[in-house]
Amino acid sequence: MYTIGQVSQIFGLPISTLRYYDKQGLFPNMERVSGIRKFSDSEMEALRVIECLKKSGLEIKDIKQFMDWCVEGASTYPQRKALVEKQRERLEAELVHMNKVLDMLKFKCWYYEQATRYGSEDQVQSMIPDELPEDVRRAYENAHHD
Amino acid sequence: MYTIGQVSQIFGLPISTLRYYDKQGLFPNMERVSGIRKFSDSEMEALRVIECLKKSGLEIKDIKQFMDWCVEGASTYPQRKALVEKQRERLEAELVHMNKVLDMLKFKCWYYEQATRYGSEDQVQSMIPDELPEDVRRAYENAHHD
DNA sequence: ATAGCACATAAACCTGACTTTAGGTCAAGA
DNA sequence: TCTTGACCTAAAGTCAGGTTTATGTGCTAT
Repeated sequence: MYTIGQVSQIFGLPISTLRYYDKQGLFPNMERVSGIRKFSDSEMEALRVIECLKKSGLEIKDIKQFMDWCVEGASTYPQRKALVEKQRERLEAELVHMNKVLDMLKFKCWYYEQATRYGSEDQVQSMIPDELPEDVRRAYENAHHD
Repeated sequence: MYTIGQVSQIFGLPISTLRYYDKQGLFPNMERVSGIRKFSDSEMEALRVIECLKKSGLEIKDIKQFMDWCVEGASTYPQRKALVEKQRERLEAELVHMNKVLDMLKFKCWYYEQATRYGSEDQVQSMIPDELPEDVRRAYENAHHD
């Protein structure tokens, strides 16, 4: 059992955020001892799930929906499964996109390295795309495709 | 040369967003013909860079800084290089984190699949972590490490 | 000529996710 | 006793990143 201050330390989240999550109904089963919140292992796991669902692009109100399904019991396994699968697909697509963005940044890193070396972009501009080094060209094309 | 409506189509962004970006100074060199914005190849590339820097976690005002450096010329190559390198590092770290999140979602997918099959979580709970199938265990541990 | 469409502006509005503020309870140590 | 620190609440405030609204301009097809 942890106090809100301890949980704040452990997760690196402000106390105000934890209280905000609680107010939004993200810890539906949290115990209180004379008003004081008690975070059990179950709330700690909930918090891990919250951070995960947030990162996957879900809004707070949808995370609440998920937590409510958890309270409802076994009858909501299908909904919960559908939700995590949707988020998984979303995130997989997102990762593909992120890799394109990363390739753009890799290309720009190289670009400004050359520009700095030669004091001008003209040289490097004239190389695009056919005379680029192989790996840079692949990054450039992945970033500019679609 | 493109009109704002065409650019909106091409990038799938609302016209209002393009005007908002312009107002924030993200197209410092954009031409106008009797008040009408003309997006040239240079603005199209700028827009690609904007989307990329946004995805890498930069705020609009920092993207404006970058665009201002572009206007300033060759003397700002080092700053621009430093910025894209920082964002590249940020994004690489982010991708590592995202992969952990993805593993959590993969685990939860499997978890709710089992729970749905057996009508209860008890079975699957008792398997954590040592009796999990190899790939599921790897996902579980990657997600719960750190 | 007039209706409709694509463009323009300034300013107000909206949303999500917090954070801050102002006030209060309670237990422990000096 | 009294002050400090950790907890509590409700309500107001903040911020980024847009979006909407109200109003106007100028071309073109009927």
